[in-house]
Amino acid sequence: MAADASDAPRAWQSVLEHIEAQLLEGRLRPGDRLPGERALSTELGVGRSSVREAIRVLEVLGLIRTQSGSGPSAGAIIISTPGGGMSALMRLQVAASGFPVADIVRTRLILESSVAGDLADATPAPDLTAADRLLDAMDSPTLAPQEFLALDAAFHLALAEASGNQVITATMAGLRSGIEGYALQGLAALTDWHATSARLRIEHRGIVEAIRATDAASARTRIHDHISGYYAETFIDPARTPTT
Amino acid sequence: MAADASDAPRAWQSVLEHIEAQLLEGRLRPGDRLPGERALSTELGVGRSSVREAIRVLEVLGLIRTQSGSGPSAGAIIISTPGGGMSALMRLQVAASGFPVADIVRTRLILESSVAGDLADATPAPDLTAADRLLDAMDSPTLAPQEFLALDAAFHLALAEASGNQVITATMAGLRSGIEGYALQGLAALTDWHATSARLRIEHRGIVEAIRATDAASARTRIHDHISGYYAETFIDPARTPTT
DNA sequence: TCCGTCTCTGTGGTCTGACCACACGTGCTA
DNA sequence: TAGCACGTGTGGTCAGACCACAGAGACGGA
Repeated sequence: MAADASDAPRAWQSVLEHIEAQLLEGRLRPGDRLPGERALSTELGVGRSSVREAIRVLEVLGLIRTQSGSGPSAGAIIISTPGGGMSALMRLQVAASGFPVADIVRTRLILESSVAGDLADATPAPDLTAADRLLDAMDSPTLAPQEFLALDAAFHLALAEASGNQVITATMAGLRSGIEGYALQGLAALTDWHATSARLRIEHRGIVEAIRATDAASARTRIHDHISGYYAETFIDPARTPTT
Repeated sequence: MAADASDAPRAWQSVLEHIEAQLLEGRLRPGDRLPGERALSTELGVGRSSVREAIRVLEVLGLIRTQSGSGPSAGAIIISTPGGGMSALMRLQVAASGFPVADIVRTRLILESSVAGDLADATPAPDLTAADRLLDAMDSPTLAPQEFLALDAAFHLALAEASGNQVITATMAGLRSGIEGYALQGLAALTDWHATSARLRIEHRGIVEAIRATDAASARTRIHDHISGYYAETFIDPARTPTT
């Protein structure tokens, strides 16, 4: 549907479609190497620059990883790191004011609350060792605020990963990237970083405790309040310029 | 942040960063035109092909729209259609088995349930005329299954739009695109399309009714059952090959 | 025989220059 | 004044060239 190859299939789009078709047929799988740019160029009858534009798109979208040189690890290799593409998308859309920050925060609230509740309800108790390790790291008193925030983001991401839902994990990584700039700016709005970080640490522990206690309702509430509270504290003006 | 410009900033990345910086500074806003490719090339000291690769990325991500020719509508114009980029991302990630279909469906369940509940709770009653119109269109008995599915997707999207959250709207558009191929395949698995479509119509009406009745709990349950029921019916094997 | 070095080859990364189709503006023409 | 032809600048594409890089194999010395 839509304006993909409707009337004027551009050269790079045909390359993209060719690769997508091969992926769908299973002739290309994660770990495989794409043909060389020159080979693809002659094979599809387009210029090498058009092939490169398609390759570039795939790379930004997190589908492939390119590597110069020679050998088995060189070339364009199919990986699947959706988080990268999602991050680029969210970051740029926020920059272009296509995504209001408030909407991103709301989406985070929805997804993270759901994740926390699901983790608490999960029948085989989820593996939270990664989250625990991050919480321990955040207890270090010598952390710079930026380092703390990075660990904080990793903690939330670890919860998503523990839920096993890769779509949510990638989306949350992207959401985080989209508002990272604002989070760093908001740092300056905090009057007492020491108190704030201490509160965040306590809230984090509380979230994990609620999950371990299989108290889904509490886990949802705690993470919801945790996120909304933090943004209420840092964003002086949460009602930023809306969409155009 | 991470491996953006860590050690080897590639030429096209510098172009991307330059444009992103201009967006963040507000020197580029939606509706503006980017400098010409040749101008950007000389301005940034990179080749035109590198500029084009960056432009291509922005285009696929839904940030800009390119137009040949001359005049005020020609060139690369900044738009913000996040749905397009999200769709491409989801579609390709699914093709590369980076996103399990089951995870996409689960994410849909979470987002749509939340949207329905929020719509029911919204203090100024949300505008559901678009959704109503789509439901009316779906009552036409001459619709082909594909047409019905397209309207169905539009209906769900209309609900997201009514919620006013652009991030969720774009994400849902992407999720839908990612599983569109499977939805069309699943059509063949239906034994009685007539009965299924009739049930879907009834469920849709019920969802809207619950929203109008400001019954958030019912709205959540109805849309949750609606989606999960449909996928249970069409996907013969919902436990598809997991990751990698 | 073994091991270090050396070149050779193929990869992506980049730049340059060229041509094309297109659409708007301009200015000429009838 | 109305219509049309041309110039101009745009993105779209291609071809060719060069570079840096990394592996693979050949080569030579110990």
